[in-house]
Amino acid sequence: MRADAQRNRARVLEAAEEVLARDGLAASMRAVAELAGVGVGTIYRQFPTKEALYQAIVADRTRRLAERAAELAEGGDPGRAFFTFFAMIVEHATTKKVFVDALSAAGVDPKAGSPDLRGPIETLLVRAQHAGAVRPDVGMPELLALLSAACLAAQQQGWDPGLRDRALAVVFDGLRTQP
Amino acid sequence: MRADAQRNRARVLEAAEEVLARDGLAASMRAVAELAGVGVGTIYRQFPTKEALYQAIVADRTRRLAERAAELAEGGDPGRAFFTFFAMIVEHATTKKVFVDALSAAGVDPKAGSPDLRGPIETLLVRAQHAGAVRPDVGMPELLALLSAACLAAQQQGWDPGLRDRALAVVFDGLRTQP
DNA sequence: CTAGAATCGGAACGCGTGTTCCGGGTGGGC
DNA sequence: GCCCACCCGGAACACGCGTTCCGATTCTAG
Repeated sequence: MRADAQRNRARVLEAAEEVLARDGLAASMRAVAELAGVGVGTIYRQFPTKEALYQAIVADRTRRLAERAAELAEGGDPGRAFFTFFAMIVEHATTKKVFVDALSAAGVDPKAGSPDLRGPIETLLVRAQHAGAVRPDVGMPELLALLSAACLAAQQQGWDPGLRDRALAVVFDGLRTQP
Repeated sequence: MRADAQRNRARVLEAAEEVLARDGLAASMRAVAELAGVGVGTIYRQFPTKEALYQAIVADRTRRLAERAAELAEGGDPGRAFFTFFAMIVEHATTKKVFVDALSAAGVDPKAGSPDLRGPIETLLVRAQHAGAVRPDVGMPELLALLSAACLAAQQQGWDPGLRDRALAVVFDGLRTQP
């Protein structure tokens, strides 16, 4: 691979990360190209389609989040780990618009989407339930529904940190084991 | 106003209601015109812009929901009324895509949007809190955030009724007065 | 240094959108 | 029944999108 091609690939990925975080899936290829200081043709040399570029970025973010989840799953308090990761994903959603778009698109088809994230989340959930920190009658469908809801709203409405914490506090209380 | 114009106005509103419920704000004027059996020019004779057509429909739905809220606010159990209305709005969101789009757009600017709905909701909230059915430390911002979140997710991910009930059950438990 | 191939930039294409415009029809007061 | 003001339909326009294409440019092997 030629040196300039490699450099441009990096520039495109960096620019796409920024533009997609701001505008989500609606971001245009021209915007990415302009920010990267590159022609649109250069992008298409590296990524066959707009979708491919987006998936490359989403996959990378997903992988990093999954790693973080795995770390938390090994740590001490299962309940704390579960709620921490929930809040972490919602916080990501506030600034990374693509991530939410991809997540909501993935919700429609459970088979596609982010199986890399589904696994770690399920681990955190069952651990927290065994520890008695989360009520046992919620399953993955309900959890993913609540998680997606929080992410969608946090992103589309621009929840400020204070509001986010107060809203999540209510959901978390609902998720805890009821007396 | 001529008779045919009046008839066409009704057709356009009916068609727009259906198309907007299905496709949300992304619905095209051509789709509305085709379903109404009308030319696009006919729509623009009645509504100066796409936004105006949408707002006419959303305003109508909002008014009807506000009426329903007012009825509930006069009824018996304040807690039951509050949670019933919450669930009712989320159920509407599942089938009326425009409503969710408008709601999420309105959420950004609290002053604009649906003040007609804000009032009745606040009434239901404070009544339920005075009756001890809802914890006193949640205000309108948190409530609207949770409501929007549920509506967004229910619509974008097509929550089936069972999942909707189970997800809302968690949120409602979080909203109830904690022991 | 040079030749050849790989890459770049951005004009161009096809498509779908919201909106405008106007020639051809139609309703209803007289 | 007539006539004109009003209204209708849908072609046309401007724009932005994803994607393709090709002449100009730049890298690198020998």
